[in-house]
Amino acid sequence: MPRLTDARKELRRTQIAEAAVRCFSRNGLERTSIADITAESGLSVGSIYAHYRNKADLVRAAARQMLHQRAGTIGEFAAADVPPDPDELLSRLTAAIDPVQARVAVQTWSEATTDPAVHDIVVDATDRVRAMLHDCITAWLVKVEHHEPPQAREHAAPIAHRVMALYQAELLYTALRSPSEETPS
Amino acid sequence: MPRLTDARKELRRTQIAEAAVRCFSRNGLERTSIADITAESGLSVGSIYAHYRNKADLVRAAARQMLHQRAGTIGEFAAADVPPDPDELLSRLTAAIDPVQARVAVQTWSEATTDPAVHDIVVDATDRVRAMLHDCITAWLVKVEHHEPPQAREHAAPIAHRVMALYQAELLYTALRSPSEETPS
DNA sequence: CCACAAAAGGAATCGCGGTTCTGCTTACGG
DNA sequence: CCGTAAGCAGAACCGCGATTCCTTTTGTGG
Repeated sequence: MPRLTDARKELRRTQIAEAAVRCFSRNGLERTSIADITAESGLSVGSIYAHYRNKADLVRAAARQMLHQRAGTIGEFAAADVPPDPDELLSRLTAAIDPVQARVAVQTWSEATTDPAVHDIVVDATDRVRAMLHDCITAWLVKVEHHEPPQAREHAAPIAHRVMALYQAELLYTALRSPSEETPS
Repeated sequence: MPRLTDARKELRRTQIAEAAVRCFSRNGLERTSIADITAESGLSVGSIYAHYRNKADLVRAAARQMLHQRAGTIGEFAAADVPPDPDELLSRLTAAIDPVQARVAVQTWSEATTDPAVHDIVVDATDRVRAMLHDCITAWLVKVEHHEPPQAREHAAPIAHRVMALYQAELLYTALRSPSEETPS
């Protein structure tokens, strides 16, 4: 079969990446073997290596996938037509945290400490989310608090920073709170 | 030599644990081999296994060591005779962050996601630090803001929670900011 | 000081896990 | 419809790294 159609190929890639994320969430990045991922995804070793150069590559893809997904759900909140105040924004973000994603997020931070590629992925995603929060809070200042747009953006920056920090701490708490959900062997 | 004197034995243990922390900071928990730690500590494989049952045991010890050390420096700030206001407290804490410790701290969070033993160590240390902040902020409310002690403790709780969260976020940023400082081969 | 058990050194072991290789299968382009 | 090259399965390989074992050294209690 001369090359899968691009859509189908992408489908397989995300199928693998999603399985990887589930495995990572259970056992951590380094303790999940390729074999674990084959079991979780229902595919085989060869198949995985047909789609990803190596494990590091797959880890990066999984990180990107999970961050992208999170950015998506955050984007929905941030783009609300009536911008919520910062406290409300934060509690909505907090409520939307998924334990599986939270665990992998924390593992990803750790990996970023060591692996430059993952580092860039994490920093980039973080900046992107912070920018969304910044926009959202600016909109709130303008529409609800009736600030003037130019100053509003300035005022919003430190608030966005704070909300981001508190959100990340909440991610950490979720990751630590949720039961480790051991492999059912 | 019938058993080292307890003090000497403890010295060796911390010598190893400190070397381990440095290695972890550079390469992450799973990517540092026992060989790396022997090189860093100047001791040999056999020696390490004489002091720690296995690698997991050493990881736990290193985590404890690093958390204990951090709790120590935080304790100094928190126990100041003139309690600083929360913002000041936070910026002092932030200023005292050591990049090496920050990286290992984040790695420890990740490990806690998976390893119940490390989980307990992390949660315990976190609670301990939060309690110190709680005390410090309560003192500030009482001495500087002239609250009544009983309500002060209640008021202090959410503030302590917030300061803790912002501190942890700052730890994360430091861990991500500092250059990965590769092994000089 | 001595004797001896414990600690340090380091080579050898052993299994696990990432990667590769070899055929079968199958989906796409014509 | 069909040929074919890509996808897929899974066995085999290979190296790395944790742990063990045995020898040598050394600190300590008597």
